[in-house]
Amino acid sequence: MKALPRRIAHLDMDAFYASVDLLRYPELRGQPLVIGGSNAQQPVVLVDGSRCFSRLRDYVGRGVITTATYEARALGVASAMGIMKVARLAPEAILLPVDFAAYRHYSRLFKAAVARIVPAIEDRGIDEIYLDLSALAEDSRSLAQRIKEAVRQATGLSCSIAVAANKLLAKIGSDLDKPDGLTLLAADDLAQRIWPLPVRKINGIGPKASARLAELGIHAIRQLAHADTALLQRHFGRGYGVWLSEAAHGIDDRPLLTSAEPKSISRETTFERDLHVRDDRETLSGVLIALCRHVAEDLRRKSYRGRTIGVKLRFADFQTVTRDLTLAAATADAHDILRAARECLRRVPLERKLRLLGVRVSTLATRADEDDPSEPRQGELDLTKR
DNA sequence: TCTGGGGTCCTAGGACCC
DNA sequence: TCTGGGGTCCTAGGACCC
Repeated sequence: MKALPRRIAHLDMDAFYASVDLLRYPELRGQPLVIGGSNAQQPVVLVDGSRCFSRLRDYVGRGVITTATYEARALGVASAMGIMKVARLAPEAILLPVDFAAYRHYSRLFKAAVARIVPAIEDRGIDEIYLDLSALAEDSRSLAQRIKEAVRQATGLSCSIAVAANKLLAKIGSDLDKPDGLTLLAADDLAQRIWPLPVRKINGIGPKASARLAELGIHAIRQLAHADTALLQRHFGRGYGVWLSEAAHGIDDRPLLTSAEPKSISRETTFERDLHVRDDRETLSGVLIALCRHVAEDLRRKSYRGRTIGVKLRFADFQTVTRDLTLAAATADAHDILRAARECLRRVPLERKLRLLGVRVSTLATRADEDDPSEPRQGELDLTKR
């Protein structure tokens, strides 16, 4: 029996953070709105009950924006843009701080609504999911419409959906008709609808790879599809070279990952101003302790322990270094984590100013793993050798 | 573009073991 | 001793994603 082609959908919420905030502040609808910035201010409620919002032009501080409404994007604003630059592009835009509790709430709502229609879901973060529609009889268009309607009913928010033969194409597709899009991609749409797009639209080709492809004269996916695989392999390595070629031809056999254990849990912070161990020892020490405590809390809340403790440092020039240390036994204790983190820090020369400090715990185990006698015993490693 | 915070995956070298 | 191969673990860095 010949296997039927898969039907994979990608669902992407439209300007998710900003749209959630608009539910709370409907008077901002239609205005350019930007979310982000560590120093962003909540609106002030005036005596008559009306709200006064801060404008981007008044913002001072570090950071990037996380989302912008389509009105703000029309002014050239994009996600992950430095906030001071955004303030220059759109000084009159409204700025709101991020409200993760609200986004998580709406994230759960929309995912639960979709799950009632399609059980096979891969979570891709707070505002994205993949769906496997293969086992369902209903045709793709009416299914996608029904899912969009369910999301709207549950949250009041719109999303964009594409259905294609695999995750790669569905992901590209959901961006073709934003916002409130519904895109169906058939096998013979590749040359017409995918090949004209820039290579950067492929999930997995980032700023570095697209810049290096551009140096080879490769800009559109069509050119990538026609490029010699051997040439791609010479420039990008064996594995990535083949992957680039296959991606350009719309080939992607990755299954949906409907459940996944975390690999690491971390906390990091960028300072208001760059700090130097020499002058700001107390502050840095306080930050390190707080980060370790937060990581320990996160581990406990999620019932994990970890054996590998790592630190991350970013210097003022943005150079980033990491150091890590694997312990004999997994821990979720803040003191253990702090001791190991200090050990790691001793291996980094600290002559320059720092802009970021982070703590990460990996090689995770759950309580169940540790109680399982079939797991290899730990504790044989000799720490004193390191 | 002066660039957050949470992650994942990949590569590569050295240690160590059989 | 001039010379193996393979497997796994540890560490560091980097690209990428949401």
